[in-house]
Amino acid sequence: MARPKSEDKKQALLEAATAAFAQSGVAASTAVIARNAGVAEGTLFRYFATKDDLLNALYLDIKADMLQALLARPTPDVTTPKENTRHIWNNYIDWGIRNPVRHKAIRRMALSERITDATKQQASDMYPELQELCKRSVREVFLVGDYQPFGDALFLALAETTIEFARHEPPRAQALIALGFEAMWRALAEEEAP
Amino acid sequence: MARPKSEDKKQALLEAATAAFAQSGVAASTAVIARNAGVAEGTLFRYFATKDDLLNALYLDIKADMLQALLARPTPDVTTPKENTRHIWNNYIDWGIRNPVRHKAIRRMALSERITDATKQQASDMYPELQELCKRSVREVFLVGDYQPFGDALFLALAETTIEFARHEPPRAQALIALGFEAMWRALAEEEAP
Amino acid sequence: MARPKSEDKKQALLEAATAAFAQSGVAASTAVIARNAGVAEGTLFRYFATKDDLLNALYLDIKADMLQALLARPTPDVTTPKENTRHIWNNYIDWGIRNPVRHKAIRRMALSERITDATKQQASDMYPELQELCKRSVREVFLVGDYQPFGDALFLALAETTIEFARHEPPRAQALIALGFEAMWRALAEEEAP
Amino acid sequence: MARPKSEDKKQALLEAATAAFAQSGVAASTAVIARNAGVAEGTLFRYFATKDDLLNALYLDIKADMLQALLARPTPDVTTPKENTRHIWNNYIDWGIRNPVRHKAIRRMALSERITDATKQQASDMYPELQELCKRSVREVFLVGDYQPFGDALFLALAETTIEFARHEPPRAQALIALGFEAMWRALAEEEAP
DNA sequence: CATGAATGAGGTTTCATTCAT
DNA sequence: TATGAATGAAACCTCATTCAT
Repeated sequence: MARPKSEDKKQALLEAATAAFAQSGVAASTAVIARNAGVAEGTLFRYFATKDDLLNALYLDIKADMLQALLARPTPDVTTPKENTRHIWNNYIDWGIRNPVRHKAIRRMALSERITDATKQQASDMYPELQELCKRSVREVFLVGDYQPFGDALFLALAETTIEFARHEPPRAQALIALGFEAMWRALAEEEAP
Repeated sequence: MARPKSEDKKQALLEAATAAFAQSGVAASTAVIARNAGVAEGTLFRYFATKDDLLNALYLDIKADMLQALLARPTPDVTTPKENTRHIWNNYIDWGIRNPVRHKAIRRMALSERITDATKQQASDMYPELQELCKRSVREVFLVGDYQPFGDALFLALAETTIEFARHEPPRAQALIALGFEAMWRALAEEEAP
Repeated sequence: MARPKSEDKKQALLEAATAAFAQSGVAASTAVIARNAGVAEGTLFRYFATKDDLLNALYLDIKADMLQALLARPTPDVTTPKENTRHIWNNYIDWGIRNPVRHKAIRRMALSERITDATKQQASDMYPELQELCKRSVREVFLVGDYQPFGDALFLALAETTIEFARHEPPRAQALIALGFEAMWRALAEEEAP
Repeated sequence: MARPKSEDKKQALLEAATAAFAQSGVAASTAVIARNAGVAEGTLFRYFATKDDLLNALYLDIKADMLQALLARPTPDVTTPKENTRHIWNNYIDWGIRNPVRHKAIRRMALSERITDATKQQASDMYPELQELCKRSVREVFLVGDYQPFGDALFLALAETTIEFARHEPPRAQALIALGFEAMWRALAEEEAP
């Protein structure tokens, strides 16, 4: 049955694309991506019919990796909701810091009008557990009246910013992460009982 | 220091570029920008030596407009620090909502690897007054140890997110603005005395 | 002289190529042809070393089919030379109408600079009988001085045109066929005795 | 007002395209056309937005040239309808013989599914005089019942074939032209009064 | 100074053909 | 023998920039 389509090459292409998009934005050329993946330019199009297909596939690939990182390192023996949430926060920030290229790539892709709504929907559908996990400790107001997406977006905005800063200043990373978490917690989380 | 010929043309170019970048991202072509500005293709390059120059000039132009809007509508008779800050917050969000094209354009430009660090620095240097204005009501922790830029960034991140949501849902805009403000205030502002 | 493996596959390839060339011209890709034939991309090249080989083989295949159709439905008890010729004419036009895809395909191939002269010669050599059949009723002038190929070409030109029109206007097909025949007969056939 | 768009370059492009299409069919590449026209590849696209535009413009250009040739050499003192028609026939064939490249190019273009119906309509609209001119001497049957387009097509089919043969055999060209004309006249023209 | 024609490198994508399986 | 993954040379087209007018 001839050569099977190599999963290695697909991975190489996704990785080369990640690096290229992180460095040059989504304008990075398919020629460069293919070259850095070590395959011919035509080969790229056997794995991804168009550049947009590559873009969307990579978006999902990175999202999946990120979410898996979020949930993989399991929450330790549950303590308080706050510590629970801190654990997730830390996982998220850690992923961003340890995968700076992926993080940069996905930020650029997300803003690029070429990620389809369907793709974004798919990405959202990937983490029902996560939303459940967070929901428990979130301020009442963000749980009603369809304000939840707004709360999510604020969470992400704070997290992204924290990643950005922590990555640029490794020595202070831990302090920034903690500071960011406290800000987020005050902003979004349930008021603690007096 | 009057420019050689026509300040009008320069403005027309900046506005056409704003619309083009908002709609198509920074990939919008100089030919389209020139056409929409009502000038010849070559003329653009008499006002901005390269496309990157145009990009950076426009970035500063929009930032300046935004900050001027922030401060132009003067704080009413000072009341509490919180109300003071809310006034600034509202001004900012309002600018975003009333200038959706500019807001979209600058967001796209900001992510585009072609705005130089020097330009970003210049933009930061433009609002010393603003920082002064805010500083008074900000949580102690963001005032020491060089954590102020981090606090600023968190503020902006929350504001951007709020603009985004308020623009997409006009009927709920006021509620979102208020909700965003409270989140920001809890996240960043001085603890209220018990 | 049986071909190595499958005569079926060869036929499937020829048919898929016919459809593809009829629809998209000779630019139709070998990949599409192979897919529609139900074989792998590479398999095509085991039956036809190059795309041009496929093109030339198909040309001859269709020509042969056409000529066989011409002669297969035998002339009824010979009557007059004119009715005799009308029978052939009708057979030819009928073939064109009942095999619109083949007819369209071969017209496109014929004009395509990639059918070699050798192939065209082979095609001509296929119908000596036909020429004999027609010769009897053809105007003297086209029988001498090597003007016969010219006469044949005029015949074909009129027939092709008639097919084209008859196919596009089924309701009037019979009228067009008769009209075309009379024009051809006047143009090329023996003067009727006064 | 800057450089005006050079009519020379446009002509050079049209001529290079004519030669290329005549030689290699409509698949001839824009790169080759531009090179042979002595301009950069990008320049071609300032004169013709797409390759299809070039194709359609060239089609009309050649048709116009052909029709102008048909009518330019004016009919001599009118004699009989038959001599009148012979004059037009001769002009047409002559044009084909003296412009073999254009003739070959337009034949290939005409079959190429990329000449739009609108273009073909425009071409038809160019010669109302011609149709009038011919109509007078045409067999009754082709004037009624919408059979005129069929008559036109038969005329063209015979003329094309005659050009083809006359071009390949210059010594016999005159004889072939005359022979073709007589065939066409018998096929399509009014019966002569006894 | 303003114009817009000219440029050619570079973008994405297609495709006939080869060859490891 | 049949397969289809791999290839890289084109194909068409875009675009920032230059420069003759």
